[in-house]
Amino acid sequence: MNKLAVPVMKFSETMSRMAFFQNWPAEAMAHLAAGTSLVTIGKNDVLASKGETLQHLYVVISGLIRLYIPLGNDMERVVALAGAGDSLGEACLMLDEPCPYNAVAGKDSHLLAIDGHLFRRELSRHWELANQTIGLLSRRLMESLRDTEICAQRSSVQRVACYLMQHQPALDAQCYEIFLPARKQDIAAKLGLSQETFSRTLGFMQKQGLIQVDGGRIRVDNGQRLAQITQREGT
Amino acid sequence: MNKLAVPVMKFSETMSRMAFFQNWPAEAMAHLAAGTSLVTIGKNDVLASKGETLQHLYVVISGLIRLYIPLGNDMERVVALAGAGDSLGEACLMLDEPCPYNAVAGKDSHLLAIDGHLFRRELSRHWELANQTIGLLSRRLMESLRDTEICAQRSSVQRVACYLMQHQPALDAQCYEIFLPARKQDIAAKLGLSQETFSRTLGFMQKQGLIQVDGGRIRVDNGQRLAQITQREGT
DNA sequence: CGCGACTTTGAAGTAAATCAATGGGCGTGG
DNA sequence: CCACGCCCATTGATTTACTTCAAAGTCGCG
Repeated sequence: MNKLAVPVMKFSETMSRMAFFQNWPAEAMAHLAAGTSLVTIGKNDVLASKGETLQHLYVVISGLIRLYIPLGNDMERVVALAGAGDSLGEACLMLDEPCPYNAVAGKDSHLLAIDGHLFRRELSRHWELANQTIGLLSRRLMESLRDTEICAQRSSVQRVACYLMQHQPALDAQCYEIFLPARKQDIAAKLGLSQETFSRTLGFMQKQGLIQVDGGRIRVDNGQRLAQITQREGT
Repeated sequence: MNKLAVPVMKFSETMSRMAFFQNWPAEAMAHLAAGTSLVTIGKNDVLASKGETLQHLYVVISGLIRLYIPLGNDMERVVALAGAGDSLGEACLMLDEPCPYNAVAGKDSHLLAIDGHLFRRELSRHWELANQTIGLLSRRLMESLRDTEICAQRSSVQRVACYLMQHQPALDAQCYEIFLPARKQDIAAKLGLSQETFSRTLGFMQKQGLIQVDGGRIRVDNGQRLAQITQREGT
């Protein structure tokens, strides 16, 4: 199953139902819909490769796209996991620069592919669209900085603790549940760890009574001690 | 010497001379100048701290600002080094989110502090300004991704090689010179290395005949072999 | 039931962090 | 002008935590 694009005339309805397009000017939506196609790709299919120039802004309808930087020996560093409602490719599209990551499907996925030139044209036409995009890019940048903060932690326990803390729903929540959005090995690659180390670290934290792990579900029992770990040194 | 802000009425001239403000609409500039002050800080003075809410968009006139994420044991991870003409704080300003990094002066520095609310107002008034900002944020994001690519490399030699390659002036340049924009220990912190490892790595690469190091000046002799290193595994 | 994909667990190797001390450059002040 | 002190860079020895290699175990699914 390879990349399969189906150009369709009427995406206005589909698009307007998505949270991603809320608050977009109706007129812009109408123009964009004309240059938008539906892309269907199967698990492990390649959506985009590092170095190529993107022609479209992609918005994930369903499935999961893994964005990663390939490293020498068949390893990868995951930079983002785009699920339903997430977009990808904005930055390099705006700059006409080569794509900085590989994008492959982690599951069978459906995406909208919005024509890049068209999008940029609408961007300069519509006040609100530009502002939304500024917000989007800002959020991406902050996210990226948070990720580098995680990976900057030297111990694996700190990295995982950092990761878990970023998913706490409220600032003061002491107990909460997380469902890993992808395979453990992808999460590990996002944290800059090998899957083995990630597995061991989760096991260790479980033994310490910090968390409970059950497959892709992680229960955080003690948010406070978690927070301490990230600020401390040592194990 | 601590943070010292001098509000001045007429920055229009100063600002319009800076490359950063080229192509900004004159009307916006006029409005912004009214809400802009000059900030003078000495080496090692704190401009902003992680977690605080920024009120201004800063533009470096002269000097050097080190942006870093503090890690537990008195270590830091440098995320950017802002020199003359660089701005900082856009993203968290746009989102009204806490600043994700510490900002301290690496040298005695002068900056413009543009009022955040004012900037945002002008942003929504001016087509071109919004577009420029989108470009700015996009560049930042790409930069950030390049940085995570560097730090994702497992060996120190690969990390340094990556860093050197990003500073090659032309795509095909085999020989070129780099002047490190800050202390070696700050560069090391940007690469996710200890200063000791960075020093050793530079020494090693020099012995290999890849580069010549002379203080903060680095001459790359063989860009091709450098490129190979980043894609290979092992030492 | 059995296969494939993913995860867990174990044992060994290695590269980078850490600790410690020396050396060089520069500005300050005698 | 030299001497001192400070900051930064270098070099060496040790430790440690992560990767790597290998194998077994789990889960879901055809």
